[in-house]
Amino acid sequence: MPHHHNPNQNRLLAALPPQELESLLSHLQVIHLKAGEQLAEPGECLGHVYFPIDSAISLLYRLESGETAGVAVIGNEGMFSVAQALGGAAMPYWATVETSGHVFQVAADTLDEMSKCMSGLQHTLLLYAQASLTQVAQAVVCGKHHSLLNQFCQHLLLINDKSLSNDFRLTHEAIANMLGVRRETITEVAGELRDQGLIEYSRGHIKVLDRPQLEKLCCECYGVVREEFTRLLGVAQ
Amino acid sequence: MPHHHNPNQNRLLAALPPQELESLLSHLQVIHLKAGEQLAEPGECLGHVYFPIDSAISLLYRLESGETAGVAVIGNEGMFSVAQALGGAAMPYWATVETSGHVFQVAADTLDEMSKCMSGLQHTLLLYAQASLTQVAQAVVCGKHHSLLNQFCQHLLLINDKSLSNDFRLTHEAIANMLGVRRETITEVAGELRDQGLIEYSRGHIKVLDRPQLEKLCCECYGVVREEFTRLLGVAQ
DNA sequence: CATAGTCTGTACGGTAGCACACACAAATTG
DNA sequence: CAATTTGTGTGTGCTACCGTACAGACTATG
Repeated sequence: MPHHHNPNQNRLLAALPPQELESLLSHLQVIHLKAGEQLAEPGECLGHVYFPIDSAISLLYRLESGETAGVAVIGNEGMFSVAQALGGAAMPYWATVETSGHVFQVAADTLDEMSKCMSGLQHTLLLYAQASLTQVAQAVVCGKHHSLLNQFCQHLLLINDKSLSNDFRLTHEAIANMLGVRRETITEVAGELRDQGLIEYSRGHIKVLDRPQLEKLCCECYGVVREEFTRLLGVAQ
Repeated sequence: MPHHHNPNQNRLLAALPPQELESLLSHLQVIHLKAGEQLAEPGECLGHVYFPIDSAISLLYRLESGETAGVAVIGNEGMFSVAQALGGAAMPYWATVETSGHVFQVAADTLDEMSKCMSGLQHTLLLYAQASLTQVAQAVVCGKHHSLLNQFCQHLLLINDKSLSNDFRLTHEAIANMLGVRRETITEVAGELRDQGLIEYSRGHIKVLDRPQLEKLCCECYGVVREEFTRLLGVAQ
């Protein structure tokens, strides 16, 4: 593992008791994920588990009609897939790499075995599962009641957080899929933010210019989920 | 425990290995919950855990603005609260009794201790957590894309299932809160179904007349969630 | 350098659910 | 049995987002 990638860069790994992290270390491997890469499809059982460092993994539900909606975006605060910690293996949605970056990879079997004998690891993963549940529940209300502008800002903040950069590759189309709306509708709200000088973008590339203002335009949901992660998993570094 | 309430009436309890269920038995108590009763508010740590028999418990998220949306309806296929199995105790939403009925009650501490030494119990509860995650994720897409008529039918089916009756007490208002829409909008779709002879209702009382037809008008979500419960927890009795 | 593919901009009618307003009837309460 | 509360019915204009259609601009590829 290259020295410039410290396990503490992932919040779940950072939350582990020192000796448990130590034993896990030799099984971790840093790999790079490319944007657009598909990590899992519905019902697929995965051989590996990923702990993101500076990449964002998005979970996307696709209806029979083809309509979609994002379930969650996972970054360095979490892992994929949480199903591994719950015993059910597969999950019924698509997982794709939203913005490229690095992750710690570990074999699913290894994690399973280790969490059987490491109470700290198991406890942490379950707390993460609960945080995920809150995250998804919040997505229900948010998608139902908050304006697209609110949701768009929130999504930008999320990607901003997880990519560890103000400047990321992301198309209107990809955002539209996650927010469950048409691409054109995204173009519209994105234009608003650009006119106000909060972001700039072109052809699959977005740059955050005024994050504080984005936070003001964002709904409560961003903060609520963040707080719940803090409550359950402690403060981020 | 009255003899007419068998633990097998709750699907999670029924899934336990015989000897584990046996040890749990003496700690179970059957109680009756009245519709409208509040079981938990956001952030509250509960002293008890409930395994419904013929009651429906609804989880409701309330935004700062007062708008609401249902996160899940829990019946004899599940438990409340799943947070107890994940270690984080509190959850950020309201839990109320949607339709009255019975539940098996057990002290939270007792369940915690027992699940530490009973692998079957713990495994079952975690699989239920995963199923819940799917349930909530489905609610995201469903609320986003499916017509209110679809969602209304689904809700009726769910309550129908969990109350073990075709004839339950439920107001338009309560349904509106769960589906995150106005009461008037519910009145409208309910009227449609009544005109078609699928249901009848008056003043907080709904009767399902033609369930097969309701299933046709319902979206795929009902079946998807049901299948996932079956995959993870086996077939229902 | 030409061509095809990707990404964004714009426009227009359509509609589901909204906010607000109010009428009415059944059930509960004093 | 009067009075209040609770639950349902109905209407009117409004708005955010949809479906569809198409045009222009940048970029990758042969």
